[in-house]
Amino acid sequence: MPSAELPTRERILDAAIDLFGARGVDAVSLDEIARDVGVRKQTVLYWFASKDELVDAVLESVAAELVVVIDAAIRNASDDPLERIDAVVRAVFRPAVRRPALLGLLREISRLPAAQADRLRVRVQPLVERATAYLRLEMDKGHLRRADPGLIAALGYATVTGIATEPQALAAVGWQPSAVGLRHLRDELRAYLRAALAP
Amino acid sequence: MPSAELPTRERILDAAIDLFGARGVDAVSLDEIARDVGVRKQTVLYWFASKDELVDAVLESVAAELVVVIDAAIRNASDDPLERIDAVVRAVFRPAVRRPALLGLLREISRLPAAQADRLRVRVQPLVERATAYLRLEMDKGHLRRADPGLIAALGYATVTGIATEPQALAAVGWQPSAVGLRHLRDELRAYLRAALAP
DNA sequence: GGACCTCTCTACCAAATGGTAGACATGACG
DNA sequence: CGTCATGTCTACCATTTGGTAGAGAGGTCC
Repeated sequence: MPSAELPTRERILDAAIDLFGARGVDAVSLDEIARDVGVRKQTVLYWFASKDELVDAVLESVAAELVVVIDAAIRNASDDPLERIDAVVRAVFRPAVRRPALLGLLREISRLPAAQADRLRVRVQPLVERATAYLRLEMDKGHLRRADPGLIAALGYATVTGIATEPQALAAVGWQPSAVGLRHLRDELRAYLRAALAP
Repeated sequence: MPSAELPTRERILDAAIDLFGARGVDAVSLDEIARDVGVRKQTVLYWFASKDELVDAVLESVAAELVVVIDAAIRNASDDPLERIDAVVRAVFRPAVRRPALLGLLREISRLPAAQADRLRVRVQPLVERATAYLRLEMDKGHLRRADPGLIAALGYATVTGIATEPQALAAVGWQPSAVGLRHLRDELRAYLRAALAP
């Protein structure tokens, strides 16, 4: 195989992210992933000993990517909490648009066996705790609307992943996934979150 | 069979709503639904000629229930748009809590074949259009924050269905599904939406 | 009583699924 | 050259899946 391409393992992982994210883990067979990559199912099973292991690797990879992106956005943002939240939204929006399946995969968690879901939760927990503590701090300072910081984090998460993974809802209100449509959506999402969080 | 119970068809539909909503259409087999109902798979296939037909019936049933609930809430609410939105949230929250799978099923739409998704979209379209028109009107009157009414409808929908179908996200911030926890969540959700929509 | 209808069942089936066993090619290394 | 490791393949396999065919139990109507 051409050595300039990604190694087989990465290509399998990539295909699996897209397919699992778009249609769900159970709905996608190893054969389909293999076909997508241009390889046989047994090659998939060579790199990932079982479907479960592949799912684990996919979740791990997605979590890692998102954690990196969010971390960077937070570090580079200004001190104003609304600006900072803005930065996170923009940061998450970009990869999510490039790869619609990314956030879809996060949503998959709730229908995974508890063991796998837990492993991922542990992975993301530090991020959640930092966010919650940060929200509480800024609420205390009066920079954000006073509310339950944990639930605000969950609600913000639900809003962003929800809107990014519900193309049907957007289609129902006549939205189109063009470049200008995307910018418009991003700006409306930011305004919505700002309003929801501002004091 | 005891005639006091629900007829078999209804019991199949009920079980299918719960299972499809919780784990996804593809992940649930007819055998599993049948076992849940206490009947053989062939009995399921007697009432619904194919799995597709069962999925259609399930979606139709859920859409009908939600449309009725939302309609009633709107009719009985006061004129203030924020109150009215409150009423809809409360109205949707109740059945959603009683049956966590209800909103999960709505989320399933995005991973269904286009034909089925479209059929459901047509069913819900009038509701969406009424909501959008209503939001625009109240924005014009200055009763709501000025924004794109369609996207606001989609964002509100994403927030509500998102938070109701992401138990993992709620668990990650330490939330517990007790009665008091539910009331707390509902109130925080209402405050969040109010803030996001108020002028 | 017999014809018919309704409902659930047993008995199958072909296709797809996740997974095992092992052959075969290629190249690195002693 | 021979040996070993790596990576992909063909050949199977047991199980599960959605679905068909048709038997039989029970009630209703003439």
